[in-house]
Amino acid sequence: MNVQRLDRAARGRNLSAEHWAQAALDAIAAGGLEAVAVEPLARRLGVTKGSFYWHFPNREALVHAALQLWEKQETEDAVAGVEQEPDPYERIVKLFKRANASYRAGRLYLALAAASDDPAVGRVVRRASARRLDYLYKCYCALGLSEHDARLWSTFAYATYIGNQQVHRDAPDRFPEGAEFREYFKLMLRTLIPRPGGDSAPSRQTVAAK
Amino acid sequence: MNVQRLDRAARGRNLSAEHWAQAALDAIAAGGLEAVAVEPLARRLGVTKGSFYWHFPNREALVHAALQLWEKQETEDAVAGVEQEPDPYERIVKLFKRANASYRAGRLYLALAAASDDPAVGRVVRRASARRLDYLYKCYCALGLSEHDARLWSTFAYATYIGNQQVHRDAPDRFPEGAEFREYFKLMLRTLIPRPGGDSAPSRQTVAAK
DNA sequence: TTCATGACATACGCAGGCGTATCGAACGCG
DNA sequence: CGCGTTCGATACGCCTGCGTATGTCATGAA
Repeated sequence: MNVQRLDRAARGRNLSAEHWAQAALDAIAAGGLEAVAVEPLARRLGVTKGSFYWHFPNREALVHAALQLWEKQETEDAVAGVEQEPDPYERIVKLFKRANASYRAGRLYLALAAASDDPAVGRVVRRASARRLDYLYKCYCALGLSEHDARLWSTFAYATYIGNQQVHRDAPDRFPEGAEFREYFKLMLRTLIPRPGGDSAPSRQTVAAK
Repeated sequence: MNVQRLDRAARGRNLSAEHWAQAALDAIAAGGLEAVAVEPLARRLGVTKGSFYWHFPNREALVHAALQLWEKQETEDAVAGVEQEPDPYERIVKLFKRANASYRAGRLYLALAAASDDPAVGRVVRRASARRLDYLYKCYCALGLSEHDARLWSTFAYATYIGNQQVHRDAPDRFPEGAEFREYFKLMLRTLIPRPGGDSAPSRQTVAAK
C-alpha cells in the first residue's frame, strides 16, 4: 500500500529523481547495493541512461539520494503511530510489532547494513541504528529503569529485534508462523520488557509439554 | 590460531585450491560475495588468473569450494569445546561466548547471509542456520523445557545471538564493551536461559546425558 | 639427457557497467 | 510562431572482470 510501482510512464510521462531513488531502494532490497546499477535500473524503469544522467551527475549521487530517501521514510514511519503513545510499555510493543510487520523493510535494512563498508552507506546505517537504539533506550528509561539498566535492556531488545529479521530471512522455514509466532511474540515481550513492579528477572512459567 | 595468512609464496611455492578458497572467504568477510573476483584475488595472492584457472573451472567453483570450507570450519569449531560439555546450561553459555568471541566469524556469516539470494549460498546459509537452531533447540530440551517451549526459547536465543553480531557491526560505538559487556552478557544469559532452580545458585545439573 | 606434466604467466576476445557527448522531441511562453 | 528549457534516446570510449588459448619453465621420473 505504500510502495507504488513507479514503472515507466507511471507518473505522467517523465520520471523524477525520487522515482530513481525509490527504484534504487527496491534494487537494494532485492539484490544489495551492487544492484544499484544505472543501466539495469534504467531498463527496469523503461528508459535509458540518458534520462538518468540528466537527473544525477553519477551513480554515487543516486546512492546518496536513495539513502536520504530511506532515512526519511525510516524516521517517518518510526514516528508514525508510536510517538503519540503515552505508555512506554505500549510504545515498545508497537516498535516490535512494526519490526515484524514489514518484511521488505527488514530486508532493506539488512541489505544496507551488509553494504556498510561503503562509507556513505556506513554513515547512514550507523546513524539509523543509533537513532533506533536511542529511542528504545528512552523508552526503557521511561519504564523506570536506571540509565544503566535501560542501556543494557535496550541494546538487548534491539539485538533481538534485528536478529529476528535476520533469522526470518536466513531460516524462513524455522521461523515461527501464525499462532506459534504470536506466542513467540508474547514470549519476547514478556521477557524483554521488565514491567514496572517486577525486577530484572522475568517470571518463569514454563508450561508442561504438548 | 587457525587462519594462517596464506599470502603468496607462503606454503612452499605453489598455491593449492584451499588457499584460493580461504582467500575467497577472507574476501567475503571483507567485501561480500561480490568481492570474490578472480583477478583481484589473484593479485592479492601474488599470482595471475592463469593459476586460478588451473585449479578451478570457473568462479562458481571457487565460491562452491569456499562455501564448503566455511561449512567445515563452522561445524568443526562449533563442535570443538562444546560437545563434551555435559551440562546443557553451560553448553548454551559456551555457545554464546563463542558467538561473541570471533568478530571475523560473525562478519563472515553476515556477509554470506546477505548474499543468500545466490542459490548456492542460500542453501548453505539455510543449512548452517538450521543446524545451529536445531542444536540450540536440543540444548533447551535438555534443560527440561517442553519441545514447544524449547522451540520458542531457542529461536529467541538464536535471534539475539545473531542480532548481537549485527548490532556490533552496525552500531559499534553503541555496543557495550569491557565491563559493561560482561554485564550485558550476564543479563542475556540470565534472561535467555530459564534455569530450573533459582537465580544465583550455582549449577544445578538437571540432566546428564552425552 | 629427455620429456611429460604440474603450475603458473601472457595475451586475447567478450560482456556489462560507467560516464560523456550529441541529438531530438515535447512543451511552455512571450 | 519562434525558441529555450526539460527530458530523454543513441552512440561512443573506457575499465574491469570472466573465460579461453597458448606460452613457459621447473622438476621428477625414464
